[in-house]
Amino acid sequence: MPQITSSYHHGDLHAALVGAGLALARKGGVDAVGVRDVTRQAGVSPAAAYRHFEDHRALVLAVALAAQDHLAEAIVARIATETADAPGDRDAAVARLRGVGLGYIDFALAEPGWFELALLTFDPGGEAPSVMVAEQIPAPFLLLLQALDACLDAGILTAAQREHAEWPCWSAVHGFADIATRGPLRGQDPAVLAALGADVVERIIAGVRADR
Amino acid sequence: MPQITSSYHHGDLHAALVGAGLALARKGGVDAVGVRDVTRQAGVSPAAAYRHFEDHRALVLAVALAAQDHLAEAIVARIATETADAPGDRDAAVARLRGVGLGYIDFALAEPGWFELALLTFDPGGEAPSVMVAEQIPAPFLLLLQALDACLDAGILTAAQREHAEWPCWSAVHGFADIATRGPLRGQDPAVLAALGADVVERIIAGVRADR
DNA sequence: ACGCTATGTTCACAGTGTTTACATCGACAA
DNA sequence: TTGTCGATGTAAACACTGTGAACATAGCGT
Repeated sequence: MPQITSSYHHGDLHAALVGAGLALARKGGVDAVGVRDVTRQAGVSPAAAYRHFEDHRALVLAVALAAQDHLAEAIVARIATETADAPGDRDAAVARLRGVGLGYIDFALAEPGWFELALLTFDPGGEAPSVMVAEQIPAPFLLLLQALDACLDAGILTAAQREHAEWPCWSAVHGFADIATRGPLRGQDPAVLAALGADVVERIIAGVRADR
Repeated sequence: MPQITSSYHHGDLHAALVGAGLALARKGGVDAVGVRDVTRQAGVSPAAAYRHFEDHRALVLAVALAAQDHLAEAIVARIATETADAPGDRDAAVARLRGVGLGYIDFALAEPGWFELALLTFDPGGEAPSVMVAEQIPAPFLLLLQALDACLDAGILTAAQREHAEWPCWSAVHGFADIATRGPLRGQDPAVLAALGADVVERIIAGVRADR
């Protein structure tokens, strides 16, 4: 177990910096996580960050990955409550799909700062995104894919309906989260936002289930 | 007509700065429009910008408004082509709605830099968004509202379906544009993106028209 | 012709990300 | 135990940014 040296050498600065970034991002969003602020919060000199991160971008991205984990947790939590009382396979499948969307929106409304960070995860920033390797598919997106596959298995969706269904689903839910977080709906009554979000989720599910 | 003085006093620096910002934002997005870059491009000293804009934010917002105009133009253009060969009132109404969505996506894919700017328009940045005054409803959003109302009038949508329908529609289209622009779909083949975008539009329209 | 005001310039300041040279700790080997 | 060395943190500097204050110029109205 790493002793707390309390002088010069930090126990695990990498983790400490990510933690500080997470705390700063919670209020203030992505702009609040700067090299100087993070290192200041960790009680360390600015240049120390460069021993653990290539870049400012790299630091932000590490924090973003942590935020993404929290997003995934929020989604699985909401899936659990939605599928709690869903009797049949068919009901459970759509409840699960609904849970993904509502969990995503939940998180965006509850933690807008972290949500903003989590979005950076989907943008490698590099040159060629090309093909997404299975290993690096973001957990939240994976949960959506699995929920849609479950709908296919349960007979909720036909094969034709399942095809590419992840994009309309993700688009609607992510779009609403963005609108409610940074867009014209920002600052509105949380209850109203939750109701509108639920409406969006229901309607996109209906759209995906519609005849083709 | 303002003579080109070519020394010290610029003809219309306000417009020139917005133009320069537009040019810079086209490649480079919102980050490229900084006070120093814009003034440099306009051939003027950095502090000159502060005679015409309160703030860096204010400058960016002015450029964003210009970008938003271009977005609105792209939408009306696409509406025109979609409704060109739509015989009945009912077909014309859904064609118009489809045109709004496709135009939005068109613009995002064709001019990602400007699109990023245009989004800032919907975010006043100030404290209380509260109620949107009719006068300051962004033109693109207004086009959506009008298209939905036309669907109501044409009997495509019931009153219950029309209610709050702007949010699922905007969420889906905006969400897809964001995903295709900054998200995991960025850099993908334009033809594929256009097809996926069209699919998203069709499915959200189906979702809005579904039984309630 | 004389100001007056609008507009643009210069200089300075605080803050940022980042690099370079130096200091210190912890561990491993003779 | 002692010496050395790599890993880790510090200090100082650089280039850059947005922004404000003091100054300069141009053109308009009296």
